[in-house]
Amino acid sequence: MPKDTFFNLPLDKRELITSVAVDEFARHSYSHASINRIVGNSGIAKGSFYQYFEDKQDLFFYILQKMAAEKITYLTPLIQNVSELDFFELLRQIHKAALKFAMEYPQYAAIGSHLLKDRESKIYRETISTNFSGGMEFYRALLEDAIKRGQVRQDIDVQMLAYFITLINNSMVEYYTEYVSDQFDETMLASIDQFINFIEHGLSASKTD
Amino acid sequence: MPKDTFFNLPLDKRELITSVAVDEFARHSYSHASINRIVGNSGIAKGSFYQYFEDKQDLFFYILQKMAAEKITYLTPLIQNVSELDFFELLRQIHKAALKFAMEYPQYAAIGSHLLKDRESKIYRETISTNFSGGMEFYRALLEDAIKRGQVRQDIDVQMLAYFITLINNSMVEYYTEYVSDQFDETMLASIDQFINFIEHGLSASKTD
DNA sequence: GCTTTATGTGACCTGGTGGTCACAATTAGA
DNA sequence: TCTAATTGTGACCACCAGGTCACATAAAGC
Repeated sequence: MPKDTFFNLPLDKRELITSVAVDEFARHSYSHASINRIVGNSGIAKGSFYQYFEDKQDLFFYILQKMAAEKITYLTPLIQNVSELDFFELLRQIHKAALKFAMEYPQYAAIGSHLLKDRESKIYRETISTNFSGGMEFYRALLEDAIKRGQVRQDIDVQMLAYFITLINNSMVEYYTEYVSDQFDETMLASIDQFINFIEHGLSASKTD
Repeated sequence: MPKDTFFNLPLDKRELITSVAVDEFARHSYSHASINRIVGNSGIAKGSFYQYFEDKQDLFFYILQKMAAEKITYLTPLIQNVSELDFFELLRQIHKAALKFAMEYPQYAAIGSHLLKDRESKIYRETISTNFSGGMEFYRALLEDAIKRGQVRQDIDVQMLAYFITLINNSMVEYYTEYVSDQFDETMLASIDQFINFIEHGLSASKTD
């Protein structure tokens, strides 16, 4: 947690520091992000920084926390009727919402992306390992439920599929920004439909609907 | 390319340095790998290192090249009858071979894994960008061919699927070593079958075979 | 044996990192 | 207004990175 000194700061200064830091962690992974650049771009002294934050990790966790909070408030209304929806329709909603968030807050998406790649670093273990496993557990529960409801075949390896769905969900953003578009538009919606359709029916030509 | 001095070295010394370097790049990404650790673990002087290699990148590329060569000689006989096989059977063969290689050469697998995550770094651009796009292009061609042959439905986004197949192919190793086993065994073969079956038919319960 | 060429070596350089600290400036309280 | 507490500051620290270089050692040619 940042020190009191930080929260006593005038709002605009606090927001400046925060946004500069977000930018830094979006451009560079945790280990490559530089406190020197952050203080430089914020126009504050190095010493001041350490009056606001305990250390680099303190700042990083603060931003992650802020990011998680904003994502939750953003996503919650977009994902409706979780229990009522068909599994594949729900999956569609989730991917749509996640992509929309990523397009609207590309810096947050970048931070998340770095974090996923930084695995096996200490930082990862102390933060996202929980969340990623959490994500996996979420899809795992979803899959098991869908199997019970007869929407998903019961002969699949739930854990493996949960892993890949989590993975792909996280990689979608990169795919879109790299190959398709960096705006949330009709094309993107169509691609999501395509993708969910693949998850549902596979690639095989033999039994297409 | 390493300097002549390196190739004039007695074989055992050359192999020692190489294996220490492979180990270092397996443990750490390119930017985090340390020349100091390499020379330390090899028992050679820093100055000697720079008589063998131009710089860090020179060593890294040398190892990548060695790795690629070994992978090719390893995989080639394992993937047979490329043009004759059914698309999904071919995919199965590829995944099987790739996994087997990764299990047999876990350090190479780790290096590759770091590299994929290091994207947008200079190193990535100058090395794997070719190979990854190459990988994508490979699957893309495979998919298009399979569509022509009527094995894969024609209403899919080839590029997107090629991207995800490449991605998943590269992530499989991590999944297995993390959640299943670090030996190539029957369980693994079964999982591969499961996975290919998913790619082929999807998750839907409605039209299972 | 002597000379020249090829190797080996580690102190040293520059430049970066995260983090500290004695001190200056400001603000708050009385 | 004088004092005490809070906040701002940048030189500085220890450490590590990749890379260099003058010099020591060894091998090769004659």
